[in-house]
Amino acid sequence: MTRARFDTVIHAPNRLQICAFLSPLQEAEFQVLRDELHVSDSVLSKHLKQLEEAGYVRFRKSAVNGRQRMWATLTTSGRKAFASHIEELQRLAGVAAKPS
Amino acid sequence: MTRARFDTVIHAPNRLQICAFLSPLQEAEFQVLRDELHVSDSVLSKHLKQLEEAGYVRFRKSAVNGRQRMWATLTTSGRKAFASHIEELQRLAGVAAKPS
DNA sequence: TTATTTCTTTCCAACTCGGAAAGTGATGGC
DNA sequence: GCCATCACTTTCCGAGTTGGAAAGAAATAA
Repeated sequence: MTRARFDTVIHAPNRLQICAFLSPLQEAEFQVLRDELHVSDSVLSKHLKQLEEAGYVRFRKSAVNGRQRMWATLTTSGRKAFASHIEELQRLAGVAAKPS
Repeated sequence: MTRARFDTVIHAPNRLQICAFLSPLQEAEFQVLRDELHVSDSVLSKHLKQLEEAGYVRFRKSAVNGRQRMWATLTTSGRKAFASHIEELQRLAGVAAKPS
């Protein structure tokens, strides 16, 4: 077994879920994400900030009915990092398909 | 997306690796595990203790050349918990095969 | 102008982590 | 028998992470 190389930014349960949730989507709204994860505004905000600082997430802000809203998107780099992390987990789990 | 239900005992990187390493084996020696994970004796000991307290790991102790040695095994419950955790991760990753 | 919405930042208490050091128990060597 | 050594285990401690509440900030509604 090669030593696991986890991306700690992604491995944290809440951030892993954020990435998993964003991964099949173009973008997701802050509040949707917050309700999905069952966390407070502050917690989601802080996790998104960490993901942004890692270059994994990017935001779009605009108004809906005069109210400011925010959407998060996984960047290309974020998608790659998430995919690698998942691959690493699958490798660990012995699930990775062996090339024939 | 259903809310993820991670087993925090297993999710921690080092313990995830311990489970992954033990999973295909009958048992593994303390020192082998320690070198595999690149952690100190104390760290491995503490992680194994947590896994034992969760009922996921069991030990066998006996002597080799008059020296006491220890082997760790994943219990049935531990194998189940590890498998569930991996399934949960795969589900999150959207990798799980959909039953036809 | 004040209230409200939608995040963001600060504050704080709880928890986890890892390694070093000290401790324990069982030999091995002399 | 006695001290050293091995194989862990436990304690200690500093560092880092987490989450929620509370306080802020910025924009718009009323």
